[in-house]
Amino acid sequence: MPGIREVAAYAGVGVGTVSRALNKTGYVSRETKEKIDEAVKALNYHPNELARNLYRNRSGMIGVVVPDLENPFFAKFLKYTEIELYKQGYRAVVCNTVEISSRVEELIGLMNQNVLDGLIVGVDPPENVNLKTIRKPVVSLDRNWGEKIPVVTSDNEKGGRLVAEQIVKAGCKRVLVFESRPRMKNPFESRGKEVKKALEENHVSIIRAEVEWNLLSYEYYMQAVEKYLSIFDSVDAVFAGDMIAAAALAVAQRKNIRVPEKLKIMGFDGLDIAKLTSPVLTTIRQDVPQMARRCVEALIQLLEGEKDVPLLQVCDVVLDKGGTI
Amino acid sequence: MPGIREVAAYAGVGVGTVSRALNKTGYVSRETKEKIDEAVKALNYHPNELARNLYRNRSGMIGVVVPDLENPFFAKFLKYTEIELYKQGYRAVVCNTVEISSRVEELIGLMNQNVLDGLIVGVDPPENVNLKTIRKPVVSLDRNWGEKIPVVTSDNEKGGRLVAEQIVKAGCKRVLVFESRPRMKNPFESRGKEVKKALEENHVSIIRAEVEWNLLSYEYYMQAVEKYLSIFDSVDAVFAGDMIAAAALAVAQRKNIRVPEKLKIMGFDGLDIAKLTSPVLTTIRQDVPQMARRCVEALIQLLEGEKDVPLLQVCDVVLDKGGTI
DNA sequence: ATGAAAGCGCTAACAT
DNA sequence: ATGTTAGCGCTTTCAT
Repeated sequence: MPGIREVAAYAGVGVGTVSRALNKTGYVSRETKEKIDEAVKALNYHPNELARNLYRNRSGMIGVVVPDLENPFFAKFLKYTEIELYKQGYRAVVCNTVEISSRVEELIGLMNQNVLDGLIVGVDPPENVNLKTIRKPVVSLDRNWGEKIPVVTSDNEKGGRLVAEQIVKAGCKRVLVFESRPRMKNPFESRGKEVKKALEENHVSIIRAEVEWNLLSYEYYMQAVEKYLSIFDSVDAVFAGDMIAAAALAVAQRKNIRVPEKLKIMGFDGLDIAKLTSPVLTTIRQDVPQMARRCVEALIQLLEGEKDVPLLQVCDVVLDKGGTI
Repeated sequence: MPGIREVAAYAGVGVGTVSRALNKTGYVSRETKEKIDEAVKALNYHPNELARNLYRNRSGMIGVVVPDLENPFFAKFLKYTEIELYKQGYRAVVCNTVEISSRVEELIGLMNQNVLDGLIVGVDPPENVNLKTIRKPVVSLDRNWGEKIPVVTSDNEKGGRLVAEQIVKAGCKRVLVFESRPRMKNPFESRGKEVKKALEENHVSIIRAEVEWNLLSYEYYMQAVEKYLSIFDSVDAVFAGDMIAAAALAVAQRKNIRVPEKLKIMGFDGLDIAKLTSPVLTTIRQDVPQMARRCVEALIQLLEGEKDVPLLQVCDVVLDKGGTI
């Protein structure tokens, strides 16, 4: 592979001139420019980005960390994040932690080694990591990574209220709520709180079903739903994330529990995939493309050294009325 | 950020010694090693991978190109590909082309610029690209990228036979087959051929429904299914990829067509997501983790300069019996 | 407008 | 066993 030196030699000019011509920085005469273009074509020259990276001390790579790509929410988030990063001239290096917390630390290490220019995280910070050792920009989706790290989240309060509203309006009295164990006071946990508050005000009783937020597999969902729906067979409504809600619908149908007549189901997320059910899942739709865009925008601002990057951005949610409630 | 020079100075040794000590290459005495470790800790030194990359002329980055991450098949493929790449010490740079064919060319360009060490592609090659200009390893999932590019695929013939077997055994007479327009003689297209051959032998008539393989959205699926199921309302079976099959199930249920009594449905892919239906979708399951592993293994072999990398690897498929046929 | 030369931070060959 | 030095391929002063 030819280098800039070969191009310079072939064109009969100096390397500096070639560099300026190719990067359109500084003055280059018409004819020299042409000779250089010719040389580039003749030698099939491609500038080595690695050398550029070393000089500029940037890689153009952004790490995107999610728990599990088999969860459609995170796949969708990654999709739009990659598109936004591409628009901004960056590439997305993906990492699904699949419960290996050391992988997050590894990614932080890659930032220190200049392999990554920044990080977008959709997972909790590992417990044994000192957030102060992070020297490059980080933006978080829905997770609390500490004071300095900007967070992008949905309007979970509104979402929670909409959920409660639907449940109350439908006349339900005993609701099974699937929830993760509260950990890091993450923003998304507030939707559960909001739901409970509003339901209690309306004298609807709540049964909490605790699920591991980082276990996102189909088997786990089905098993959890089977279990709780057997134990608490007197509930008249279920509230959960879309995937668990869809699992609940499937389980109910297999048990010949009619939805929505005997059991009402509310989801949260608004994933297309959950619309493949029949009846269609009623759910609160998060604006994933917007969340992705805001994450990337905040990160770019940090990369460009802007000072007043918003530390909390809340994206709107809407009710997607289906047939399960 | 301190460099290797600062570390050397702090430890009172030369930079070469520091490099050898840190990389465990060459001899370093106990005490020098200790001094260096101390300096590293004191200065909080992190070796700059960018400089290493330049020297070694490798980035450790592998591009993974898929059409759309919102399609669960590709999300799952990326998940396992990322895990396998990680095990081999590489990072996955993701690209969902979302119908922008120039993005594939861009990724090929990144290989020439040494940003990527190789490529794993799950999309068709762009028409205006000269495959001979590709100078770094490429491995393909289910797509024909030319003579030299190793392909990993499923046993589509077996899958096709299993599908036909189920349909015949169920006594169906008119089958609606959703298929992409054959383009590049891609391996996966052979499953349709196999199905048709076996069905014709058994005097089952076939109606082809042509869908765009690169349109993978929920709306498109539902719309396509609605359309074809309305036009051809006398069919007694449907065969399609899991997502379209699931859409067909949902549409049928909304039309009060009982599945499997009045309409039988066969899927292909074996995605967990399609198991959230009721009845559970009967489908042919591809071994996605194995496909991902084989792609990565083949790529690593190419990167290491091995000569006899298998040009075609066929992964087994199995019938996942559900309740839709 | 252009060439020469000094790095970017590291590795490895060569001395000692 | 360890220090010195010459690159890796590019960008960017600094002269001219």
